[in-house]
Parts: sequence; C-alpha cells; structure tokens
Amino acid sequence: MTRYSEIKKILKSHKLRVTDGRVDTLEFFLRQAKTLSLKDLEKEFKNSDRVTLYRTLSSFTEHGVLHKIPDDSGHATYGLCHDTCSSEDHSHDHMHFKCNECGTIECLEQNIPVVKIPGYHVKEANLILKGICKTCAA
Amino acid sequence: MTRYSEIKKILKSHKLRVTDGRVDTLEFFLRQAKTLSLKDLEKEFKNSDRVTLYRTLSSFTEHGVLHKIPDDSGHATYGLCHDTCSSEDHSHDHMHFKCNECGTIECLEQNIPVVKIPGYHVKEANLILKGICKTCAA
DNA sequence: TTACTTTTGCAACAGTGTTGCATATAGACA
DNA sequence: TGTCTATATGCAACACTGTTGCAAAAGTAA
Repeated sequence: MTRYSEIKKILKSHKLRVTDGRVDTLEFFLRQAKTLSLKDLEKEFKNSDRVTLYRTLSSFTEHGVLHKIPDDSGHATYGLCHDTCSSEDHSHDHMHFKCNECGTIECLEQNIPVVKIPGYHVKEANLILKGICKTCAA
Repeated sequence: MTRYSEIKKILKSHKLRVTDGRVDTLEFFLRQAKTLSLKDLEKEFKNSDRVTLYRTLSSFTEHGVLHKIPDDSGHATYGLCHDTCSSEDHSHDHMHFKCNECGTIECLEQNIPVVKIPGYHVKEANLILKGICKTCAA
C-alpha cells in the first residue's frame, strides 16, 4: 500500500473529501509525528492559503483526525488522534508536555488523574506539563 | 485601617509605585475576589487606556501580586496571589476551574499532583478543569 | 458527463497582545 | 516644600491569530 493510498483511506474513513491540500497536510502530520500549529503548516506550505490551512485543521479536528491541544500561549497546536477517534467519539485524556527549549508540544501516554471537587461537575481536564523534553535534556 | 491604605500597603510591599490606576485595579480584584481578564478591567474602567491596564496586569504579575492563569482560549486571566508571593518567589501549584456556563475561572485549593516522566525534566504543571461550577450547578 | 455539494482562495475584519515615544506623575532627597 | 529622576501613563500604531462571507474551483455520486 502506498503512502498516498493510505492517507486517502484515512481521510475517507473520517468522511473527509480527498483534496490535494488535505493529503499534503495529513502526510506532513504523519511524517513529522509531532504536534503542529497553523504557523508550522504555513511555513511548510508557503503556497497554500492561510485560511485553507486553518479550515483543514478545523475539519480534521471536527472529524477526529486531529485533536486540538489547549496551549496557554494562545497558539493552538494540533496532534494526531488515536485511530479510534471519529467525529462521534473523540476523547482524549492524556496529558501534554511543552518543552521550554525547543517549544515542541508532545502527547504523553499517561492519562490525567481524575479530580473530584465537591459541588462541581468536572467534565474535562487539561494538564500541560512544562520543562525540558527528552530530546533537549539528552 | 482604611481600604485605601491597605491597598497602598500591598502595592508598596511588592515594590510597586502607588498610582490611581493601580489602586483602582487592585481594589477591583480584592472586591471581586475572583479571576479577571484584561477585558473585565476594560469594562470596569472605561476611561482607562487599554494599554495601561495591560501594563498594570503585567507589572502586578511580575511583582507577585497576581498570577497569570494559562487559558486555552488565548484570553489571559489573572488571579490574586497568596500573600507570600513576591517577584522573587512566585509559585503556584494549585489547579484552576473554568465554568462552561458562566465562564468564570476559579483558583482551587487543591494542588496539582506531581507527575514524573522518565527522561523529562518537569518544571511546571498547569491543570485546568472544565465543567459546571458550584454556583451554576446549584 | 452532469449535477450537486464541498472546498478553496481572496478580501476583509475583530480581538488580544505588544512596542515606542512624548508627556505626566510618583517618590526620593536636598 | 521644591526639585530631580525614574517610572507610569496615554496615544498611535502594528503583528498575529482566529474568523467569516462569497464567488470560483474541485470533488463526488448518479
């Protein structure tokens, strides 16, 4: 199976139309194997329109290909979802790590511990750790 | 002790010059007893310049009067620090709660559990819970 | 191929955050 | 209290992200 047909299959399985831009974007995510921001995409695809890339990220997120990582800096970052994600079931309980040196945001395997607070209905939890990542620390 | 002299004392103890704008801003934080954003201040102090309010928040944060709460929406929110905070020692390990209904962000008493990841140097952790707050749930 | 739906590219705008600079003001000291 | 110096303020201006509307282009299904 070629890379292209594989990517096409992913898009279709998430009910997304196969367009050049989407194939390129998804391929980039798969190749980089790390979280990316709109800015990263803009740098990589200089000929593409910013709005199109923005909408690509939105539709990918909506259809469960990517998940949006809440970044305190206000620069949204996106990471690939597990295979099991879809627009219907789109859950992520893992924590994220942001490196202060290289700026990379990584998805960690560890899940966020469940916190209960009397009187509150907790529905969602975002835990972002910061420090020096494995690569930069080495 | 009047409110004003109390506020003045707080500013001075954090090595901040006492100006009308700073007194008003700090008084507002103390009176509201909740986290506030630049927007909230703009609404409250319509005659004040946005930039001045912005810089007031910055200097308060820098000198340990307020702490900046990382909000995923990109709208920075600020909360009063403990009495013990200063520009030198400025640590916050508590978690925050954002209500999906009223939008309020609260500081919780509970501290964030320490997470260790092999190979990583974790220096900071931000945990934001979302759901329905005590007031809205009642 | 045709017809229909979705995506793209472009223009344009809102909001937040941010800096530079001249002026006003606070705090310190004589 | 008056003077001086460092700091804060107000204004203009800009960068950047996110966002929407709309006409043209492209994908998909029959």
